[in-house]
Amino acid sequence: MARITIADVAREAGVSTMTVSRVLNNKGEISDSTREKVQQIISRLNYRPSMVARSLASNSTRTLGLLVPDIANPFFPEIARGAEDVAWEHGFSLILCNTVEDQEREKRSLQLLEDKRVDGIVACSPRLPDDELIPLLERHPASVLVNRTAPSSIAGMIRRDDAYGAMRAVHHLLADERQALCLLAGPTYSHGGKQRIRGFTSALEATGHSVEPESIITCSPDEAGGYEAAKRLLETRLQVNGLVCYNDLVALGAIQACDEKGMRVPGDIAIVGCDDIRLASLATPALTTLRISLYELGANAVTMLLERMGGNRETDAVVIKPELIVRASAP
Amino acid sequence: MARITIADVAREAGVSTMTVSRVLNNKGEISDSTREKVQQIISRLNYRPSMVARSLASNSTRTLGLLVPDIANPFFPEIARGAEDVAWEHGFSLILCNTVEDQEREKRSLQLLEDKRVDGIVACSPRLPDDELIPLLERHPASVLVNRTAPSSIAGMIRRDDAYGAMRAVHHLLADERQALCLLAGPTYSHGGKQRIRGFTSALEATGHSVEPESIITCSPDEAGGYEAAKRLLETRLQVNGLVCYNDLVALGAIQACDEKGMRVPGDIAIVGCDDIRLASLATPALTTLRISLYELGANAVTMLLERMGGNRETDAVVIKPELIVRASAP
DNA sequence: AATACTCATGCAAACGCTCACGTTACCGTT
DNA sequence: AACGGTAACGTGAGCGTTTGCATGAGTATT
Repeated sequence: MARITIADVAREAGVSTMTVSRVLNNKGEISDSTREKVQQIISRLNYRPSMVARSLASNSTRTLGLLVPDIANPFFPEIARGAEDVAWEHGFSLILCNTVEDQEREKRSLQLLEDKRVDGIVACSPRLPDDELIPLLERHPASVLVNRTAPSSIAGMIRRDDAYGAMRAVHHLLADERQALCLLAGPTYSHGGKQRIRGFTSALEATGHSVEPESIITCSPDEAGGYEAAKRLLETRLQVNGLVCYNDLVALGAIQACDEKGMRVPGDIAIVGCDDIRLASLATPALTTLRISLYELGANAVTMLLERMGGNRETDAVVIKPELIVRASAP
Repeated sequence: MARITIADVAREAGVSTMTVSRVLNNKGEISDSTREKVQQIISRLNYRPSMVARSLASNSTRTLGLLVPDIANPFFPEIARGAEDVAWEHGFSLILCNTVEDQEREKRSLQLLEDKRVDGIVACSPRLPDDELIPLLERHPASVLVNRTAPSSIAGMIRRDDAYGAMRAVHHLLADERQALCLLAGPTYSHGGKQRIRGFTSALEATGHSVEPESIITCSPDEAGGYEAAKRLLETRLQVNGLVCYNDLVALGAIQACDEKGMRVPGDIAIVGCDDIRLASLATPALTTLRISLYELGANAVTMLLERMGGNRETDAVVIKPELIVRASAP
């Protein structure tokens, strides 16, 4: 399959490659007649310019990298969709990398994206420690982090206000006369987890409640994690009647554990999740949860990235306040 | 940010660029001493070869295209994950394109991938008619279609055996003494839908049942579609007691419609879905459904693509028989 | 009629690699 | 001593674009 090149077009049209290049990019002055002639040849020959040659010459690939822990995790597809839509509108495409929660693969992915000379990257919840992440990011023209902080000269940031979310959940539970609250805080390494602890603690203390360390439990961010953590919790502290969870999956796991322990949700214990994934509304009981539009999160991340690529590093942090969706699990 | 090039490395190491290239690619003969010296310089300078230059010279991008209707649709993330894992193992990366069910965007995406000179593409359920799709695919070095047929010289194919699935569902329902069966067949344009009609019809006829045209209803492939189709159905044919659905979302919509009409699932009517998306097991009642491993579907698609890229067009079609997962909605 | 411009176009050098050859230096053979 | 062979490297061209600068043909100005 010998591909048609710009030279073929030029020869056929009896002009120089330069002229063809100009009509391709609408640059410089060109007479209407030659422009039309060239365009005709282009479509007759079915010529498509090579972006790889173009990239080499122009030093820009019009490609972005999207790093996610796992696209199969229900949190990320919507983000990816939002990101791709905005990228598409601006003529960029997206390389998708799953880090599968593996630091080594995350590092390799970042390097791969550098090798491919992407024009910028959006990294969702990177797991690498700062001293590894920052140097890697610095080698990219621009980057935006989702749910993770970095110096604004290095990367933009966009995240959910998890502290606010936890606070909101606590107030909601307190208003329902629930006093014995616990937090399933997610993994220790999670930035969002720490935020939730902050919000949870300060909301309780501000309302005159004391918070014991045992009421905050770490867990893996999935159903299994929620199940086990809740089980442990119910075996030690039977008086708990309100539970704030790291995310919806954790909440679902917790519900299952409660079922098994014979505790009714929300009768004996109210449960609040986070994310509002699809099945939050379809589970039994339907999950009260904190939500933000993940589509917009992804879309905003890319918008911000494009800004930064354009040299504008003004808006360096966007924080989105989640909305509390009240359903059966915590009325 | 002036990037380090292979020439910089060569100069610093006192060798030619060719030699550096050789150690980079483990090609040709090189003495251990110079290899080591070069490698040292490379890591000291933090040199990373430009894949875009490499691609231009070697005529291979080590990049694949993944076309999906919508990554936010729960059907596709798992496929994407499987695809990316296999690609990653073989040193390829993936460009993700959402066609958003839009033919024009699908066409543009295919062209974009051509412009980027990807080494191959996996296209999930393309919507373009054959006379548009085929020429577009022909311009790619290799391609694999998911849930869509094409001449094996053009593209490999991998799909679920939907006819078998529908047949399996029918037999399951018949075994439960359900005789009045209907099919919510999905969109008219869907290849899978037609397969289901075939399987549904032939399974019934083979067991001596007649199938009237009204018992097969088309619908959009989502909850709204299932809801409306089921509602229409229940208003006209009250004697139906078994429902085979295009997918799980349709089934969930149908369940909702049944609820509203006061029909108990599975008491009055049994419902079978397809896909086994996450919420199938968590809905109430839990959904009996047909499943295949989407992860493997994606993984196999890329494996097949790599085969084809290697010139091997032998295995041109893989058909996966779904497994019936029996849950509450159709015991 | 000469000058100064503008407009349209071409030339050649980059961009950072790979690939097909060519070239050394060194060794063993006869 | 002349030759051939081979391991270890270098040369130069090419991949398909873009970019800076130069060129030439008209047109308007004086």
